[in-house]
Amino acid sequence: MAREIPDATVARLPIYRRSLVELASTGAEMVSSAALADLAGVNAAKVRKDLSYLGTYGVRGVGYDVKFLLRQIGDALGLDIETPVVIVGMGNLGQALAHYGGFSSRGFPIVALVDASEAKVGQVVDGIAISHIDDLDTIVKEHAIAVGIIATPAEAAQIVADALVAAGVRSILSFAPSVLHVPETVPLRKVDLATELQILGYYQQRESPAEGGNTDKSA
Amino acid sequence: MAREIPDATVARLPIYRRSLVELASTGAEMVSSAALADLAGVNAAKVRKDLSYLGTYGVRGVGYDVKFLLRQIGDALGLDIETPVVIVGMGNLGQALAHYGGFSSRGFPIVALVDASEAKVGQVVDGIAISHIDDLDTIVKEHAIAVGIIATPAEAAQIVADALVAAGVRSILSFAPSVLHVPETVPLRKVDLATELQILGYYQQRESPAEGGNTDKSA
DNA sequence: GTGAGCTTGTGCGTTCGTGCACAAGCGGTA
DNA sequence: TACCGCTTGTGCACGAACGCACAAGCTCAC
Repeated sequence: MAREIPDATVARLPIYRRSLVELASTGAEMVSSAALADLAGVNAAKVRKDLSYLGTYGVRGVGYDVKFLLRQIGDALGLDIETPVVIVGMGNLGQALAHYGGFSSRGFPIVALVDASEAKVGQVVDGIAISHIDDLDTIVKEHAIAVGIIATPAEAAQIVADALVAAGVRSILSFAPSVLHVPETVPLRKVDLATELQILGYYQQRESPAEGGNTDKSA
Repeated sequence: MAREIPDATVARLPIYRRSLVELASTGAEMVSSAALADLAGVNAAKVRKDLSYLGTYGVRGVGYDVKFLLRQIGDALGLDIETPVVIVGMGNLGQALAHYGGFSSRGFPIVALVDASEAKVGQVVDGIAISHIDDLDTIVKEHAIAVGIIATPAEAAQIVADALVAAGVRSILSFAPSVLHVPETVPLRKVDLATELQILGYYQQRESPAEGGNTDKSA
């Protein structure tokens, strides 16, 4: 499994991938680090260093093979196989996420929806019937679900996280505005919409030339 | 306007704020850096250093005044006044964001919704009628809108960003999976849901003890 | 007034990320 | 074969972030 890839690099790989997919669709076969850097909105040296962590696949004087690079990045990110996802919490956000096509098309099919409200159980969203949270364990095992998305209110988030971990989910993406504690072995990422706006508020107030001080989760 | 606050600190201020609001609701008047660190899921020394950028308001041997600290953080983030927001793109995500109450309740009321589809214009979502993108300029000026949220497909994102900047929006939050170019004076933050999942994929595959590498661990 | 016990504020060493700059290396041309 | 132009891979130096560890300073008890 190659060497360790730095966190900052891992966060950029999906962006390179997106750019490469676009490039591939235009028929391009090779790409230079400078061209890719331009597409991804980063520094060319950074691109080269990032890609070097995947192993060395560029050809000096020529560039990188687009398709080969795509496969390499896909492998590093574990996109060679589909990763089934469950969404917990079918409020506005949860329903929107369920409808959002960007997950399935990128290898993360949503295979189950869960909520705690009896009223919602049984309703069909985007072709999937909502199940009750009490059945979470069975559902996760049945579909071999690897990723749990938490779209519940903050109060329920920790309980849901614990349930997901107990059921055997391997990583968690949380939209709940709260601190979550999970075992070290379960990667956790958080997206808090209100927090993002507040951060913008600071830079806006300053009218500073900053980039928003982003974690640079995407681009 | 105090001193410069480091990016990493700015990103944590909203989390401290969230913890303090919770604390205040329990009636607590003072809080130590250790207690706050615990609530926010970070190191105590980091909390103290972060807060020191706001100016020094802690009392040795005692701690920090909860209410005062809340006001200081609010000031730093520019939350003393309401910041009107417009959402561009009324697809699934846009509609979910429009319904999401977390914005208004934290000082970012959604005052306008915009879409390019004639079919959607006029529809009412969460009490607000959808306007046409061509009227963006007027709308932004009329409501003195400061923040634009982009929830359109990737292809439209850059055009929308340009339009928002031209209309006078001061900062942008984008959910579109694409690279955006805006003037240095306009803070921009990006959230890409598929990217988040792909990053999780890397760490999951590794089953490393890392925490998803980014923004910070538990929060 | 004096001492004990906390808690803050910060200096400092360490680690991580960034990007410049250049040598190494490949392909094409004569 | 020899040379030229282009692009990769990386050494290096700089800066940001982190967290330990400790001195400074406040409150309370007696």
